[in-house]
Amino acid sequence: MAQPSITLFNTLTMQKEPLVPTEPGAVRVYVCGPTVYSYIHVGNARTFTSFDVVVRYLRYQGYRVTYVRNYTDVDDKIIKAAHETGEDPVALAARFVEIFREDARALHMQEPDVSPKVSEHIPEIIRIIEKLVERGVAYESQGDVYFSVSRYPEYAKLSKRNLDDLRAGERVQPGEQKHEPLDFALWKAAKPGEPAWDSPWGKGRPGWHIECSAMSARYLGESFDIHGGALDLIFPHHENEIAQSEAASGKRFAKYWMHCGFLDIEGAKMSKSLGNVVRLRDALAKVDAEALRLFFLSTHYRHPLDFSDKAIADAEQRMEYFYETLRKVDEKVAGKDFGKGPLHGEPGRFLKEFEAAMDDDFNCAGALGGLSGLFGLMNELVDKPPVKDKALVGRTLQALREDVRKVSGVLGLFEDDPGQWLLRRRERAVRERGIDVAEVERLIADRNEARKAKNFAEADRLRAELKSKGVEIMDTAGGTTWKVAPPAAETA
RNA sequence: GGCGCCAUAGCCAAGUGGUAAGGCAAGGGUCUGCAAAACCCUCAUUCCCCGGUUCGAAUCCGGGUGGCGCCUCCA
Repeated sequence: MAQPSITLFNTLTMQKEPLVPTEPGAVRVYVCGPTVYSYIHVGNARTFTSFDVVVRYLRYQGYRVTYVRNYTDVDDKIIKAAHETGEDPVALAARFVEIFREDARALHMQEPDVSPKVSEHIPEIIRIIEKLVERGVAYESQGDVYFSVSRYPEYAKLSKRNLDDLRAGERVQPGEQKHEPLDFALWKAAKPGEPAWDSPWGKGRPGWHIECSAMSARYLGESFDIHGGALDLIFPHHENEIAQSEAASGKRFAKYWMHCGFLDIEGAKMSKSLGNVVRLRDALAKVDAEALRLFFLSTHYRHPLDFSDKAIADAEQRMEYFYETLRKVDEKVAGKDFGKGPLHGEPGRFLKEFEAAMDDDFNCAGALGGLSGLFGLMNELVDKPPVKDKALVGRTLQALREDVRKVSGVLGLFEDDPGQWLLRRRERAVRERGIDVAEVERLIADRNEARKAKNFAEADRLRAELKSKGVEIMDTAGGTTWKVAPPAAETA
């Protein structure tokens, strides 16, 4: 197999590098999953969608991928949330794991190969902490165990921080027994009412970062290929993972570090204090899942992205164009046999362009740009073929449609049946706008009567009446169809 | 203060040394009884500003200006 030439930007080196997996033909990927204390928001969704596509593309290029994305189900935030609701922390976490699964499925994300939970890997975590203590890079202090940053000379190589500066800004939390302010907890002594496990240091629970070191080692080995997360995890989370893992194993931890940019909301940083956090489920109640994916993928994954009503509406409109095109293509060529023979033009070039863009640090935005040509050609071949040979046109459309399916499998777009998608979208719009379908159909029937009688004044009046209700009608060869006009078309 | 990112048309956005993808919006056209959809055409001599390197820079270097992120939990 010719090895594909994927390059990716590595946060560790701050450069694009060719992907050279440790084991030829196989890529091992670890992505920091959600801390399950609440519903995920659209920012989380963007990150996970980005890596969903990374993994899909690696597989598309023939790599055997092992994709691990954890659930952090033991954590301060969970304990706090459980305290507020009076729920048991373990039960609350389990509940949000299920909610996350539903959300991920709703956004058409593929399941990782392994989705380990912290609570089920305490022995592995204890073992790695023991190893760090044995090696003298971690120490116990009144039931807590801390990692000694000064014992790991390469600390801060990922975030490129200066240790003295970090020390200047660091504060020891009350109750912590660190030797040095930068040291961080591997194990926390149990406090009353917290989930706790037995350990060589007494009852307690893991610190925040160690779970990723333990679980990635368990499922991917001590050295693996790609480790991902959002930008804010670079420091301290990923930095600490590197320190723990490399100090414990003596081997290089992850080879490539990929970090996803932030999602803003209407130009502002999403934050609880601003009160502008948008839950994924709330977004999905308003916008089609694939339209949301399209929106995420239309900007490079490392760049900031602004979530806004306009951007979402644009994405949804674009999805409608894509699906409308696919519907027409399927109507014309699905399941038909046009025999063997040449194709019109050079249809294969679109897939090549797509791959070239994706090879370049998973440039989905660039890849999407190339799709315009593909869809434009399909529309042209359906509506006004430049050549008379129907078999030639049919074959070409089928080839193009096949390429769309390939792209589909990578981006997680156009996975629905076009007719179904369009119908669902219309039904949602009908609900949102309170449109009376029976009345719409009656008016259309009346209009067609008028048209048959050549009473075009009346026909136009009925068209205008429908339009005023937010309904646009289309006279096609197969009869009159209708759709709900986008809200933007109305005068506000 | 430290580390880092970004700045491309009215808007969104790709492009990181070879002479500006794509989308939306806008204008014109084909089609249509009229429309819608679709397709075609037009729409940045120019990529925040000033220097420099180069035969050649939106792309590299230096200096500005303006946004933003991380440095505490954060996807």
